[in-house]
Amino acid sequence: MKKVSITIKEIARQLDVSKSTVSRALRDSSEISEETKKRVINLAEKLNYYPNPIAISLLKNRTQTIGVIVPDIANRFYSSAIGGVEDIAYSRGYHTMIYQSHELLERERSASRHIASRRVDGLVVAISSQSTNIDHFVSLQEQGIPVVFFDRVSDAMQTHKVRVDDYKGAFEATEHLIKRGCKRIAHIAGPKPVSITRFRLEGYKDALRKHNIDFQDEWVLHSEITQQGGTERTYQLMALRERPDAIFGASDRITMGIHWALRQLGYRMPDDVAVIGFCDLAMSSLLDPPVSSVTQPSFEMGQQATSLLLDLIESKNTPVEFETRVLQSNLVINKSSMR
Amino acid sequence: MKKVSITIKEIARQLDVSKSTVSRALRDSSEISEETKKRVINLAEKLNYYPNPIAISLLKNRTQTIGVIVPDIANRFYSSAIGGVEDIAYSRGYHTMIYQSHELLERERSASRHIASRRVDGLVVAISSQSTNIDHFVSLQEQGIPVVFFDRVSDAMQTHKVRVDDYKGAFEATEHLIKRGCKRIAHIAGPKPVSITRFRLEGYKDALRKHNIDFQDEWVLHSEITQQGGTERTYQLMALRERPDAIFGASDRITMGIHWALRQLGYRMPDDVAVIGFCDLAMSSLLDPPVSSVTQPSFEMGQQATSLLLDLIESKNTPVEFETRVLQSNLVINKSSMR
DNA sequence: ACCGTTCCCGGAACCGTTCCCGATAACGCA
DNA sequence: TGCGTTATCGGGAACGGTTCCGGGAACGGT
Repeated sequence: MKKVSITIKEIARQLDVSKSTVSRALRDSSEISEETKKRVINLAEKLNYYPNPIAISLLKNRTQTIGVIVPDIANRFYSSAIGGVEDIAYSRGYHTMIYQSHELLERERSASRHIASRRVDGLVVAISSQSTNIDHFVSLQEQGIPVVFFDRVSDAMQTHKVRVDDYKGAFEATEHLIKRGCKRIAHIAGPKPVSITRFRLEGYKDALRKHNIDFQDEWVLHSEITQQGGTERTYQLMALRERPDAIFGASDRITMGIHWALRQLGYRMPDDVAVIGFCDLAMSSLLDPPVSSVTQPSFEMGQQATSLLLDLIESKNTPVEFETRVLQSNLVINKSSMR
Repeated sequence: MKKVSITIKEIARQLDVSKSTVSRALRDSSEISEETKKRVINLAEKLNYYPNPIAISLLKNRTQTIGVIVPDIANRFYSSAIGGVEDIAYSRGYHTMIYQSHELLERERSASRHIASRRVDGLVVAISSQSTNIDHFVSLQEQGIPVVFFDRVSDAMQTHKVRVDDYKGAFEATEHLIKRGCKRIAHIAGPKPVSITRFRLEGYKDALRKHNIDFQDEWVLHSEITQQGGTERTYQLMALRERPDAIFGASDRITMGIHWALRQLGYRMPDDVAVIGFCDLAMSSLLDPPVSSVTQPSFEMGQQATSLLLDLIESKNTPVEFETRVLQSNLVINKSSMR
């Protein structure tokens, strides 16, 4: 039942003009008479003509499409950020192609190759935790495909970046715990190679230092960004001879794991252990007890990154210098840390 | 810094052969001598040549890409289903283009237009709750672009469908509540136009009927698929002169809203009100009390739908008849309904 | 020695669109 | 009348591949 899609040539044939004329008429060129224009446009409408974007892409080497690579779309933070990307892209006439890296370097490379060969116009990306090497992104940039980082950024590449002030968020969260009287504050951090892991760890350490609390090596554990990782590290922490009286989780998944493990082990929050995390708000308020958290403007991050990207795409020359936008996180106090 | 991408013509020039020869050599045609093949392939590798998929698309009218439309990727059920879609698509050499309808007919239409003009090879879709009219999908099918429904299906179109046995899931959930001694069982259903809403409602009604419990009109409320919707409907239910002693929620979002509202209002689960829902497992076990739920094989649904779609795409002739696969849901009992 | 095959390869058309370069006719002006 | 200008359009190349058609050379068989 394949209906042949109708082309500019078909319109030209029916109107007995050349295809150049049709093309020009449809693009409202000044060198076509009003009457011819009208005839062409009318017929095009009648035949339900749509230009073939593939042909245009072949000619112009542009696709009006941007790519997004995130580790995992099931993660609320990223799905919300994608919402922000789509919002801006859609309003500026671009479509969005979404890729998941599943935190794997190989999938990220595969997506990059696809982007390059498909002539996607630009890329917004949160780097996979496994990607210590980002040559594939550099290569895209060298091919004239702009890349903008968000959330997980890298110093190894010169481009626009949008991230949240992780240092400050972690600092405030830790300081909050200290002010509520916690003395032995543990931190379950994310994977080591990720930039935000370092920023958050620094914030945590500096808050301790400011309040003259000794930093203890065994109270900082690294974990995958999964609930299971958070759970296992919590077991590990609570098994210590000197137990922490507070745990600060570096991501929403990890914090869910902490919460689950503590309940499993029979600890009360916040009395036995105070908990705070980088967390998705909608979810954390449903837990019992509701979890205090550092919330991040994920939707806005997607918007800003996309806006920067589209500016890069649409300006012919590379900008004099690249910008790093740092958005503020928000400290939301709930019962889990209120003692 | 735009590096020109290297083409078949460039290879032909450097090797002083025609571009037909290069094309054939790269496709390992039998009518090219082994020696020439080797020369071409070596140079192609050295120059880092990749064929331009856009040119091939223009020629073949195929893109090796499938589209997915879901209401909302932030919804765990759909993001997990997309995982299943990607899994199959990736392994069979296709890429995935993800669209969100945001439950809006207009966005669904826009995505369909994009799919048609971009020559996407096929579509996997969960219909938006607003879409009573699905002509845009019929039109795609008529243009030779196969469409497969999953989760939200429609009788108005003849095609492959993959759904879960909503009737049975709802029946079992309701019967479970009855067996735990609940007498006044309310149901917060999804939007009326959606097919699964009807199936679940029927299952609920039939379970009541089987156990000779009167069906009460005011105990069935329709809601959007949002937490807020669930919350508001719960207020409404608990405000009734004759309060329900159990609530069955039709989706995960709604059930989260129920849970939140009951806690807010000071009711204990399951003692005052038993709760069960169609729910995401990872999340429901974290709530307090953990919520009993009917879980759905979302990943597998994505896989099966995609597998059916790719079969349609790759077989030239339309199949004699279309298939509707009904997957089984799973009843997971937790504390919220154990009384 | 002649003819039919087979092996390799080049030329050109084609996919749908844009755009450069001309070409024609009408028109204005000296 | 002649010439430059303008308005309007057509022809064809180009984008990067695939594929049909055909053609030359080598080769084998009679």
